[in-house]
Amino acid sequence: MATTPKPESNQFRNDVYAITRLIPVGRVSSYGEIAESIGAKGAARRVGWILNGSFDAVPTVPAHRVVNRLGLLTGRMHFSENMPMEELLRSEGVVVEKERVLNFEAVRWNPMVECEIE
DNA sequence: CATCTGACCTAGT
DNA sequence: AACTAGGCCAGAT
Repeated sequence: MATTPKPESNQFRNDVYAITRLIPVGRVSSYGEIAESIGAKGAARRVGWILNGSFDAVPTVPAHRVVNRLGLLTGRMHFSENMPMEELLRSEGVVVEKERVLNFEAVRWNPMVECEIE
């Protein structure tokens, strides 16, 4: 039942989840790039909000691989205390130092460039 | 119903 | 170069 999902929002959310799940292990992406890749340039904020509901999404969405443009783990406060973003990223081979991803440019993953989604 | 905030980014001054 | 303002849109108060 239902749920009366709003088609547009649902679409947007679906795209965000899809892109986020496409991020390879050991790589990270940024909200703005994801937003832009789904055709919502400037809607980076929405992406963050959508990812906030990604915890309930199935399969699991690697939201920890999504950071802001500066490589800062801005969303770390929203993760479980038992599973902090830094820990998850480190376990995947990403070096994190104080809320920031080192070599961010190197581990950065562009949805449109790498996957050419259009 | 009005107002503000929010896992952000770009552009203008 | 630093700061301000605007944009995106939906949830929360």
